[in-house]
Amino acid sequence: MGKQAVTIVDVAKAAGVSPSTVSHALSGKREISRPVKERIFEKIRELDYRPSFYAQAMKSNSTGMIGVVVNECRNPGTSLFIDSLAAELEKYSYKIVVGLAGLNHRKGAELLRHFSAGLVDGVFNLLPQITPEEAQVLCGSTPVVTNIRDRSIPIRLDYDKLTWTILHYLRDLGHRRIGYISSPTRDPRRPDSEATRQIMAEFLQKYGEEFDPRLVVEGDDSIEGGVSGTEQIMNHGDVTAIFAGNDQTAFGIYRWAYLNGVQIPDDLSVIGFDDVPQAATLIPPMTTVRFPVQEIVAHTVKLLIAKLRNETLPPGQISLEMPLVIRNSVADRNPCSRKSWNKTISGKQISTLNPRERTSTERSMTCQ
Amino acid sequence: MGKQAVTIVDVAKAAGVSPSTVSHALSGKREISRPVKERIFEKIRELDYRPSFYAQAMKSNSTGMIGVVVNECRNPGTSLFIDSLAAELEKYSYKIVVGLAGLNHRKGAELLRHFSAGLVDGVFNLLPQITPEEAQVLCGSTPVVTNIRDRSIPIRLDYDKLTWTILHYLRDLGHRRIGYISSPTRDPRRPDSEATRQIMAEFLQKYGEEFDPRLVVEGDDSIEGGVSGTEQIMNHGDVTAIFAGNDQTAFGIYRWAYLNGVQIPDDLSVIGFDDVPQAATLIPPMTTVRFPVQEIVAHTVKLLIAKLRNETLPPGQISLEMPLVIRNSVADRNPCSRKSWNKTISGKQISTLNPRERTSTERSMTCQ
DNA sequence: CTGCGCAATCAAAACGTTTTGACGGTTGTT
DNA sequence: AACAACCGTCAAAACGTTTTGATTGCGCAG
Repeated sequence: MGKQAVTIVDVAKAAGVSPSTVSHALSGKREISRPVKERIFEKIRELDYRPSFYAQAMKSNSTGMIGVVVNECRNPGTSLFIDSLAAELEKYSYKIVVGLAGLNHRKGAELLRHFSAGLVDGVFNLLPQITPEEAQVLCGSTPVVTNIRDRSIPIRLDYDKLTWTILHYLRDLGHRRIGYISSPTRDPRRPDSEATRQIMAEFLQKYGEEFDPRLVVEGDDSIEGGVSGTEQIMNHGDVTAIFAGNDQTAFGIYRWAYLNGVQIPDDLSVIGFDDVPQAATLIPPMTTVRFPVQEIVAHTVKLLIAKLRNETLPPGQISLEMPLVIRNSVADRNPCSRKSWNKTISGKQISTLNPRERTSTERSMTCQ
Repeated sequence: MGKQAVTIVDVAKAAGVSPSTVSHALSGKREISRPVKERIFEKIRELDYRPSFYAQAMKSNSTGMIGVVVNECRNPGTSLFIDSLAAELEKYSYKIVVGLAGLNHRKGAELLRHFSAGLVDGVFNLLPQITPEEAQVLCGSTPVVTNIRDRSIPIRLDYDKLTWTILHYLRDLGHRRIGYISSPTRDPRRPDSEATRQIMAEFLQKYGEEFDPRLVVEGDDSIEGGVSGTEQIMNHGDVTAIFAGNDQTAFGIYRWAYLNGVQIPDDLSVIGFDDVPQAATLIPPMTTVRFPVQEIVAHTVKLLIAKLRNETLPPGQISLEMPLVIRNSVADRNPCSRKSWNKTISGKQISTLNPRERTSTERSMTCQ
C-alpha cells in the first residue's frame, strides 16, 4: 500500500550525507567521523527512522527468524515447548515465528511452504501429522527439523522402554487392564497407537495374558479428546489405569472421572506425559512422565543452527531419559501393600514444583 | 548469506520468457496465452520455485502478518488468546507472528519496535506492563492495539463491577477476609492491584469494616507466583477466600493449598479468571470468571483491520459481560445455608466443558 | 494497401537496503 | 619534495519482486 514512512535516503538527505554513509554509521562496518556520525544519529532519532526489515532481509537473504509450526498453542505441552524454544534461540539472537495449523493437515503443509519461502531461516515442525520427510520436501532448501522423530537429531528417546517401564510400574501396583490414549499421528513408519499396542501385547504375552486392542485409542491432544477417549476405554470394563500421550489428554481423564463420580486414584489411576506445571496443581497431583524439553530444545536448536551455518555436528547421539515423576494419581491395588514405588517416593516428589529439584529421585525410576 | 535458490528470473529463462511475464502468469493481473502459461507453470513446478517472501513484501510494503507480543506462551489464558487470534485473523488471511517477551519490560519494548519495522502490518500488544500509549510510540506508524485497555477498542469491560460482583458473591457466602493476587502492571493510570485495593476498600466501607491492604498482592501470572502470593496473603490470618487475576495464578492457590494440607473449598475458597479449559479439570472444579476471548478477539481484530485499511469503524461501544462460572471451589460458610448461589447452580455448571453451552446460566450471575 | 485496435509480451524502473570499488584529502615517511 | 598509506565519504550495483508504459505482431475495417 503506502510507502515506508522514512527511509535511509531521507535520513541521508537530512544529514547531508549519502545513504551509504548512514548505513555504515549504523552497521559500524566502516569508520565514520565523529561529527558526521552524531549528525546522522540525531536525524535518525529526530525522524524516528527504522531500517526496513524487509530490505535488510532481502539483501542478506536471511531474516534472523525461525518458524515453528504447531497444532495449537493451548496445549500446555506445546506452549512450554514454544517458550523453551524462544529462550534457547534467543541465545543465537534468533526470533521465532509461530504458525498455528489447527488439527488440519493441509493447513500445516501450507504453513511450512509459506514459512520456507524466505520468511524464516529455519523451521521447527512440531506437527505429529507431518513426517520429517514430508516436512523436508515442503520446506525445500530451508533447513527443517521435525519434532524429535527426526533422525538427524542427535538425541535418542526410548519411547518403547518408557512404555515398558510404565506398564511394569502399573502391573507392580496390581493393575491388570490398562488403557492408553495416544496423540494423533500420520507417520506411517511409527503410528503412535500402533506401536504402543504392539508393546502392550508383548508385555502381556510375558505373563501369558491376552491383550485387548480396544484399550488403546487415539486422542487429539485435547482435554475433550481425553474425556471421550476415557469414555471409550471405560466401556470395555475393569480398566483400573489409563496413561496418556500427553498431560492435556490426561487432564481429560481427570475430567471424565469427576463427571462420572470416579475417584482418582482409588477407582482409576492416571499417568500423563509431559509434566507441565499444571500437572502438579491437580488434586491429587498427577503422576506423569517428565519430557526433557529443555535438553531436547537445546540440542535440537544446536542442530538447526549447524544446518543454518552449513556446519556439520560432531557425530554421536546422546540418550535422554524420560523419568516417571511419581505423584499421587496411581493407586496401589495390591491387597497387602508390599514395597510400593508409589508410597516410598511420592512424599518427596510432591513437595516440589520445579522439575530441576527432582532429578535425583526421578532417575532411579527409569532404570528398567 | 547464500543466494535464494531459484528466482523468477531462472523460471523466466527456463521458460524462454521475461520475468514480468512469469509474474503476470502468477498473479493473473494480465492475460497470458494458454501455451505460455502452461510452459511457465511447468517450469515452476520443475524448479520448485517459490516467490521470495521478502521481495514481495518489499514491493507491496505489507507482509500479511500480524505480530502479537506476549509475556509467555505457557500461561493457558495467553495461549488461548493466541489460538483465538490466529483463527480470527485467518478469516482476513493474515498470519500471526508471536513474540515472547518473558517478564522483561525492555525485551517487550524491543520486540514491539522490531515488529513494527515492517516485519508485520499490525501489532497486538498483550503485555500488561506496556501501556497503550507506550506501545503506540514504540510501534511508530504501525497500527497497534493493546490488549483490552486500549481506549480505541469498541468494547467496554467493566472490571470494577466484576470485582464488586465477586466481593458480593463471596460475602454473601459468609467470607469476610478476602485476598486478591493481581497481574503485573506498570500502567500508571490503572495499576491493577491498586484499583482492586480501592474497590475492596469501598466495598468494605459499606459494611463499616476496615480494609487490610496486605491482602492484595501482585503476582506474575505464573503458578509459582500464585503459590507465593497465597503464602503471603495467608500469613495475615483468617483469610477464607482468594481470587486471582488469572487462572494460572489460581492454579498456584490450589498448589499452595495442597502443599499445606489446606482443603479447597472447605478451608479456602478460590476464584480464578479466564476460564481456561484446565479450570474445569481441577478437583474441585474451579469457580472462575469467563473472559470472553472469542468476542474480544473478534472485535479487536475488526478494529485492527479497519486501522490497516485506513477505514474508520462505526462508532459505538458494545458492553461485554464477564460472567462468574460457578463450579465448586467456593464454600458456603454461612451457618445455616440460606439461598446460596453456589449450591443452586453448580450442579449444572460443572457438567459441561464447553463454555458455549453455559451461557444462559452465566448471564444471570452477572446482574449485579 | 494503409492504418487501427487489440492481445500478448517485454524492458525498465522502483521498492530500501548493503556492499564494494573509487576518489579526494590529509598525514607520515624518506 | 615526492610518494605511500590511510581515512572518510560517495556513487553505483545488487538483492527478487511488481508495475507500468512501450513494443511487437496480428486480424480487420476503411
